[in-house]
Amino acid sequence: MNPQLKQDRRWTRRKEARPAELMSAALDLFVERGFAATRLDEVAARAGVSKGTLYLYFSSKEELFKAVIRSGIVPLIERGERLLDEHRGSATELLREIVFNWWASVGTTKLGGIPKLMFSECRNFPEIGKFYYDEVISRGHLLVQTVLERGMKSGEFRQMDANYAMRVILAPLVFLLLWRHSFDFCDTKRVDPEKYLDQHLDMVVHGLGCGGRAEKKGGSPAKIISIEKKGGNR
Amino acid sequence: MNPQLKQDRRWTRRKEARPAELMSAALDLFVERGFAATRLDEVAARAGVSKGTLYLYFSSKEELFKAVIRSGIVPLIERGERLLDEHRGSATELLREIVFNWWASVGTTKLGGIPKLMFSECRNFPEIGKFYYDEVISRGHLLVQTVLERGMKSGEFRQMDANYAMRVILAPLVFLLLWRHSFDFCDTKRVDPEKYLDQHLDMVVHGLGCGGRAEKKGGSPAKIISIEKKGGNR
DNA sequence: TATATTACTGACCGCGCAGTCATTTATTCA
DNA sequence: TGAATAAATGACTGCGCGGTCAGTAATATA
Repeated sequence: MNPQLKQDRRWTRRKEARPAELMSAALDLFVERGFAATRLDEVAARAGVSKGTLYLYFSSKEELFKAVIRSGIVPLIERGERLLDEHRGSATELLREIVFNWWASVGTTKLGGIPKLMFSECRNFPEIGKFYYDEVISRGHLLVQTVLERGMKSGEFRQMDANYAMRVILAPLVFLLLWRHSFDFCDTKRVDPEKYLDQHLDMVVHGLGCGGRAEKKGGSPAKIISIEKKGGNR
Repeated sequence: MNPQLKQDRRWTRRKEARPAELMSAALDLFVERGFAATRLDEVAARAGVSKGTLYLYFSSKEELFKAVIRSGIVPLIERGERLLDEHRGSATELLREIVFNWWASVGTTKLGGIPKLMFSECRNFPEIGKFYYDEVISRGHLLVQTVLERGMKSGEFRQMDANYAMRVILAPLVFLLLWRHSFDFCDTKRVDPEKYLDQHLDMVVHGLGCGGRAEKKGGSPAKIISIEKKGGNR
């Protein structure tokens, strides 16, 4: 990275930039190979430093892992929370917005690898798992659950257990991420994320709606085309 | 395991039983700690033999892994396929049956750990990943997709892309397993699997149904109580 | 009971990697 | 310019674990 702006020095001091560069390199490799299979020599090499330097900024492999998770993911959840606060409009709309926002900022970036990483490693590093649960998962859960409750109160959605509904709705979203970072490579029919999300939201809106009639809303790249009562032969 | 039926011999010959015992021990530990973190000494110890014996039956750690996956999971998918062939009745019913059957034979047994294991490791062992994809995932996909197509043809379900619908429906099921083998331990509100599955199937039936009216069917522990048109204030 | 066979053992080896530290090189300051 | 400081290096170490194999103890055979 950044090979000698100043001619031929073997290295330069960059105390400020190192941690971020190391974490970025670490995220790449953790996501690519998993925690155990990632060598610190490689992380250092990718960040353009030696392993010794890595230990100047992180006291162990596990600390590096923690730092990667912390810095990568926490800002995102905060953004979602802001969205909830500021939104005026239907719950359905808000749900769509959160989903497509999340996909844009997590799904399509390398941050998308973190959930897979966390699912794989949280049992081996319970402390980090707990941290992730508290700072990300439970807050994400609350976020979506609140949207559902809002929609139920307004009559937009039918009455149901908001906690379980939230879980069932969130599952396919997270699952999409996990899939893309695991089996996607051998999936013969590649999944088109947009189409998948559309299909999901379509079913959710049908499944949540009162009286089974989904309200149509523009805005997101998704189109809700419900083909109710049509080719039904019987 | 089986400590001296015959008095005080240091060990007995049990050529036939060893592989199964070793695989069982390996599954336990792989599921508990992941592939990388599992020590072959421990696997052997849990199976009541020495590490040398393990290598009499499996030529490497990776071969052991393969064997565990193969023997554990393939029989299950075959059972599902039989169910599809033999079933007479509505697609909704069949779907419920498959789901609750699957939960009973996979979700509640230690086999339930395999998906988590595979998601975690399939990138590190592409060969095994491919095997699992071909022998389990793609067959499971086809299974569910066929049910959906059947329901669409009969007019029970509305028209939609069966492949994507299948994925969206399957996701929360697999996700439930992954969850229980990862973050469940730090989930403050423990998830009740039955309730979760009910909620999911409820939403699926609403989301699939033509004209938004779900047909009620007895049979499974789940009750479809659609509270359509009720507390809607607005 | 003696001999042959083979399932099983456990001490051992070597490699690969997390983590260390004495040394070198860049930067700062007088 | 050179002395002081701090950033970065890379050779080194210890050890944990996958994998080996010469030896041992249980069974089969005669």
